Amino acid sequence: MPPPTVPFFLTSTTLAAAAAKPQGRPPSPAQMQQQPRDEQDASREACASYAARMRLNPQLALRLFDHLVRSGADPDHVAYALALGRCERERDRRAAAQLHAHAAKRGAASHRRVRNGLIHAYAVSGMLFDARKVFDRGHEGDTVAWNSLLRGYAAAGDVKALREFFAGMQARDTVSWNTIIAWCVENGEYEEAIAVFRDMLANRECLPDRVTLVSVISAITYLGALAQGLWAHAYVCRKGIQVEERLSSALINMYSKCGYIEGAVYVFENLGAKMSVDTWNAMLAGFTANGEKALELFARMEITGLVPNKITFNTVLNACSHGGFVEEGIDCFERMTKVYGIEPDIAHYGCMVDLFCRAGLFDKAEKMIQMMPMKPDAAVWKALVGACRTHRNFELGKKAGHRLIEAAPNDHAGSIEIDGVIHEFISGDKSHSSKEDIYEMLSEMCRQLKVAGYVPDTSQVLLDIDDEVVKESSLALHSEKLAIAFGLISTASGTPIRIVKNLRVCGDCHNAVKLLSKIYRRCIIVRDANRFHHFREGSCSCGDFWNPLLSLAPDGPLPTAHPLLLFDSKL
DNA sequence: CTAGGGTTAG
Repeated sequence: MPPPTVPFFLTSTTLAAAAAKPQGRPPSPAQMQQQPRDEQDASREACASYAARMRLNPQLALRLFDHLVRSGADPDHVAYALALGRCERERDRRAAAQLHAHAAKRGAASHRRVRNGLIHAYAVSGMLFDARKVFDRGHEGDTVAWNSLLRGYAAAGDVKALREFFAGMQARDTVSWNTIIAWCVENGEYEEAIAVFRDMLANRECLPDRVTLVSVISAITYLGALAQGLWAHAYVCRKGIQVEERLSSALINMYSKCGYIEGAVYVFENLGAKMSVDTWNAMLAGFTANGEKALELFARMEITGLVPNKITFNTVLNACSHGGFVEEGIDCFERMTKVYGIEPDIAHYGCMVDLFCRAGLFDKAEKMIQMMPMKPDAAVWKALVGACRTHRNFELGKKAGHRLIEAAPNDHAGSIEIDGVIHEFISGDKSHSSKEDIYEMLSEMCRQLKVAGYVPDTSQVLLDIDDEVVKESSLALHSEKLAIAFGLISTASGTPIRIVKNLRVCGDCHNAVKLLSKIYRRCIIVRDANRFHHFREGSCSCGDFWNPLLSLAPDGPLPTAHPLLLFDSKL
């Protein structure tokens, strides 16, 4: 550890000097000439060697910059840029201002890279005014400067200002468009992200690149819009866009979350040498969510010699708890710490608690909670509450429930907005275009279900509906049934039906869809808020293990605000 | 070394 000297840019003397002499006077070319040759060479050498160290150790960039200054060398633009990059990532406005003052004194602040580094560092750390000031001192045609400032408006979250700035930009390139699209995705405006992408394609002032596609595919993933995802993938192939690690992860994730695991596997298996821990992680997550054999895939990963990371184990442990593999889960947890030296974080402990809970091993779960070195978070209590319901352990469930409310009072907030790409179904919706046909199909479906011995389970309708008949008919109109009816009449027989919901499937629908998959011999894939359900020949890939309410008697304790289907979408 | 990005999940 280097001695704890105070970096020059944090000392009050530097501050005072900077305040007194904000602009400084840059050394004239003549003065620069006067400097002895070998001294300049030494300075250049020092800069190069420090730059290398700063690149290697970006988190020490500021300290290294300080050392460089103390060694008597004159920092070059690379050193400034590296140090400012650190300020930008850390949102360190104080150090950015110090570096600014320092650069101004030495006449380096007018260097293009230093200036852009300053704009960026200021812009993302909420100092748009200062960023603007640097920007206004000569930026002619510098797209990096424009984009840095644009990024600042995005970070500030003022949509109107962002839009205006974007519209008024002198030079807009791929990065500018990417910045806007990324902002949309980050802020949950997925439809908007795709709309901007459409504008970009129509506008033709620049071409989408791999970064554009990562953002766009990510938006598509959130929307569960497989058709658009397939298009995006085709676009990548068509335009010869390089499928590097992040893009392949995005594609694998997209296919997985759209329930088209075959597509994800296709991308994964065709990566060749470009496989990385991250692509494996994406594939493992896809297997987990789609009820595939994630543990076997993990075994394959270990054989390749790639070193799994925190995320890998989080995913694998999830696969264990979800599949009920208690022994394997314990084994993975051990291997993670002992073989790979990974310190378990709260999420890992959460997975273990979930693993034990689902298996009904409550004392082990409790022991795990006591063992963990950090405070249990909402996820832990949620796992416990859920399992207590399934296993009818009311006493512990009550305790855990209280802790959950303590940890996350607003847990039930949010209803993700998913807009249908093709069709939208809202529970009880009668406004659909071909509604006559759909409702006819629906009643036919109900008849078939009755023949197959289906009895509506009204225990999960939590609104205060007294009348059994009303309850039953409200269940019959749940949006996935509407969507399936539509799917059955509008697609060729044998075509898999894909449904995206933004809420959990209710137990009644889950039962009904299982039967429907058998009656109509269709593979029905439903994505709910949490995971995928692949219904085939009367059973589901989730193994009926997703909904703690399923095994609850009608007179059991009411869970806190179970969401009723309100808003779903498409096929 | 200055602008834009993916993988956990109850």
